[in-house]
Amino acid sequence: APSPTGFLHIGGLRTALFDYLIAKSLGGTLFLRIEDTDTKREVAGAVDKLIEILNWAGIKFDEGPRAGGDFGPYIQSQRLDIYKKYTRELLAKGEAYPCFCTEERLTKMRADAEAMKKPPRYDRACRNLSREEVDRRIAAGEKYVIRHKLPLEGEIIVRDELRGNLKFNLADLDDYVLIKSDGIPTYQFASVVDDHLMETSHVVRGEEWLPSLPKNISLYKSFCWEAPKFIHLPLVLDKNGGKLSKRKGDVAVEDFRSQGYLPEALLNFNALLGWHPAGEKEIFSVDEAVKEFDYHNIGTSPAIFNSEKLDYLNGIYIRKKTIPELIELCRPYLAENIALTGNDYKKSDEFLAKVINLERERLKKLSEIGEHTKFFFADNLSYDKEMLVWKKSTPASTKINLRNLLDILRKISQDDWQTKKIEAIVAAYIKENDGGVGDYLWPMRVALTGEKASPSPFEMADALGKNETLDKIGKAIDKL
RNA sequence: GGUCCCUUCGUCUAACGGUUAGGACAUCAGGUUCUCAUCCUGAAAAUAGGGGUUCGAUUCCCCUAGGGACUACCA
Repeated sequence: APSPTGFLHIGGLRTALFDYLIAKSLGGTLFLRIEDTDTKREVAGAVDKLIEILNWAGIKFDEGPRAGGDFGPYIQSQRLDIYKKYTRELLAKGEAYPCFCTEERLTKMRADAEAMKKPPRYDRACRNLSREEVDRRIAAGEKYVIRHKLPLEGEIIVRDELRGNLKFNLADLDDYVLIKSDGIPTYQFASVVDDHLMETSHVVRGEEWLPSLPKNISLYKSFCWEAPKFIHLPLVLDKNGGKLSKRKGDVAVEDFRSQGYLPEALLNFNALLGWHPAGEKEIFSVDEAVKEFDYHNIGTSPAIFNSEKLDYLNGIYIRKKTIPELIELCRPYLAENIALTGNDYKKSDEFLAKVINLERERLKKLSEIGEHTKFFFADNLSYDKEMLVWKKSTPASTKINLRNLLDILRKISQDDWQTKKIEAIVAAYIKENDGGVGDYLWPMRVALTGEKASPSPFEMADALGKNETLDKIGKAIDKL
């Protein structure tokens, strides 16, 4: 039940994932409900975006605004009549009351309490207004909210399925707001009513909701409804142990997607934050996780979001993809490089397949493919000629070596121009001449890539083709 | 300030009350006919502190410390 604020927070994805794992492992139904009761934060198009990104991630809902279902509407702003009905019921039972206190008064009261180092709480000024006064003030057009009339003392024991029974003192609880002055319910009210009406068996939410559990349970009691089970997921923190916030880095799932993280990696990584399958296997799909998932094994301590491990997992999932899949996945990141060349062959899927095949094992994120493969597309490379010289070698001998290499390569037929064959011929030549392997291969590789790190010279020669290979080695010789 | 939650290598985590406290990421060192990466091998690295209970505590209880959440007419 996310609120549509414009983007999906990575923590929201994790919650959705655990929702999915819990529902599926129990043979249940997973439904999506949009909690858009905060009209001030409403963002146009947010619901569609939310559903789209959830879909991309691979979290499928059995019921929801798009999927349909018997318990709709699944968008809270379309359920206002329902909330009105239940508000009247609560009022009639004496479990709630209208409050006319102004925001100014409440704000001042809080500030005063804070200044005196006392817990800021509502003083329940309107709790015992007479029926006549209430009617008169409403008739006079005064604004009011509806508050939950909580017991003044005693304790309440609530249960979190992960942490067990939790005891709260009712005196510490506020008569919190159920219905705002604009008639729209708060989360606390709408979620309880909807969870009851939608026959929710398990409420899965972040640990930040734990403090409001006694309020929620109290509301179920006021309605005489049976409460669902509650599972509060441990929080995910940033690398400094703070809140994962938009200001401090990427938290939007959209951002992870555009950087080239795969949903498989994101899901696998998030599942490991708080849960672990039996045995030592850490690479698994969501379906595999469902098979042995038991929500009782979810941890309770907060976890730090460690992007290094995410990168590692992403690299693994990238390497699991087929080349045709990767061509489509990488195409957007390759567009800039493709634009560099006038050679039509280099724009073909055949060439892209070669490029991706050679670079895939170096990728942690798909977005890196652009920077890693520029030299495949560039007609002219720019690099310092010093880079051509291997370790203790000299420019003069490097030049000679490259010239000899050029002669050898020129003699290789078009048919034999393949990684393995080029390698065999060059290796034989080097051995014959008693040369140091690095004295030939390093300059050859630099000549073809202009980089200190790249695929092997033979792979590059194969991908580039005979003409371009000879051309680039020639240019390197001219530099020296 | 109050209420509540949490505490095993740097990080994510595993260990019916009995293990040389295991695995993974990261780090470091080797290996894999040039570089980088992949892959393989190895190393270093933890039970927050103090009390109990027990023949025996990472495990159960209490206290302390530390971290976090909540404390809105936001969710």
